[in-house]
Amino acid sequence: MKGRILRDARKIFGEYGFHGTTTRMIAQKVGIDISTLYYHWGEKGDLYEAVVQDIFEDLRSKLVEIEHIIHGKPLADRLTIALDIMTDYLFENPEISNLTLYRYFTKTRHESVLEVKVPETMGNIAYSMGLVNDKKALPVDAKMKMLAMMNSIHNFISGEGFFKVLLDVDHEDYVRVVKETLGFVLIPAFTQATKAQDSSE
Amino acid sequence: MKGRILRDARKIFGEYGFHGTTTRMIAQKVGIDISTLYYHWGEKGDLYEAVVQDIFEDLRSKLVEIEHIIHGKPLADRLTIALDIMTDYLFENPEISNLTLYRYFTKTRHESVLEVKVPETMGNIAYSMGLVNDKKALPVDAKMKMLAMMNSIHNFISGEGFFKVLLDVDHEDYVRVVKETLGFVLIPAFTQATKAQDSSE
DNA sequence: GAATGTTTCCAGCGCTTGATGGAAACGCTT
DNA sequence: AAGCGTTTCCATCAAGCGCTGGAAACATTC
Repeated sequence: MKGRILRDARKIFGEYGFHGTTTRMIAQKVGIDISTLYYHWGEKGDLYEAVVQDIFEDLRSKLVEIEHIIHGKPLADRLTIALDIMTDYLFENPEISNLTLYRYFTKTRHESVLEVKVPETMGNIAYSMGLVNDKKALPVDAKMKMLAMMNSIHNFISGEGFFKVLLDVDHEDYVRVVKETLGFVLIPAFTQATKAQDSSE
Repeated sequence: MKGRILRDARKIFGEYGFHGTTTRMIAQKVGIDISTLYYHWGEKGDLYEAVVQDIFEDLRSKLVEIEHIIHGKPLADRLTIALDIMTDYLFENPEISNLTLYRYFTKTRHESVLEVKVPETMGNIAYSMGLVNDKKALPVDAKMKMLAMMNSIHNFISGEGFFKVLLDVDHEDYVRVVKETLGFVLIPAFTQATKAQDSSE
């Protein structure tokens, strides 16, 4: 039950944000009494934090999974495949993108645990993309490139409803142009950078 | 007074979002009685919509201004200058980025006026970036590239508080790496695409 | 069958929210 | 001085919020 609440809370928080979500909405979605919700999770803020933690873990393990798949392939292929898998995954779980972006402007609370793991995860992707040789000591500019990459995807996922009417396309077409656009923007940047790096060595 | 309310409401909405903002917070920020606020603007939702409209107009006129400045210059320069000016502008007015991103997942209301003007504005930038020859008939993929560009900037503006601690840099350094990263990601994509287009003609 | 943990139902608490009302005062023009 | 638009103060409203309490029913385990 505790897990069921977490799963549904994630959807609701992802759709309406922290302030836009009420504990009653979550209880209704799960189909339980509000008392049951408080019995398991206590404060609304604690549940929210658990949700954030949860989506981060999912995202993290997905990145590890992708890293295994693309291992050893040429850079351009690694990027294309990674973008493809990640985009599909986030389209299936848009709350992840929503909540990630929400966290950018929502007033921060304590959130101590995350700050440690984020750099580590970023280090793994950066290494996988051939940006750095050392997974541990990640320079600022490499981190920024990782962020730019992830954010580009998140935006198109979270903005689907908004952009679809703007572009006048259906879901299927939207997914396609998102992938094309991400490829268009991201692949040249990273391949070109590596080429320049190679020729200088 | 009506304008003063709009200006302050913009800041508050930009910082806390629609649900996180209360009419009393706005009144306090302006330094007026809550009755005065309702005297001028009526419903909270109407004020919010006026704010959205307002930031869109600002963004629009800024884009026109940039277009004039970069007119006639080589593509790579156009991009660099445009990114530089736009980034500075948004760092000074982060509510614009915040509210723009907020609109991506916040449940849509009517908002009829915007949908007409957005494509037009995008058409101008796309033309300015050499992506299309006709400002009017803008293909979907060109729109997507414009969105990818704008969103990349907005993210780094809205996420400043979050990313700064992650990267452990101060504001000045952050602004610098943001510009570097945007240049790194966006310039190769657009210059390379144009080169390919030129050689095929 | 006693004990324990879980869930429901319901009632309610204190507080904040968006929004309205009226009376009075202010500044400004005519 | 009268009129008008604006602003303040204060009181208030219904509704919703996060959250708690107790009593009873259920299932599981020992």
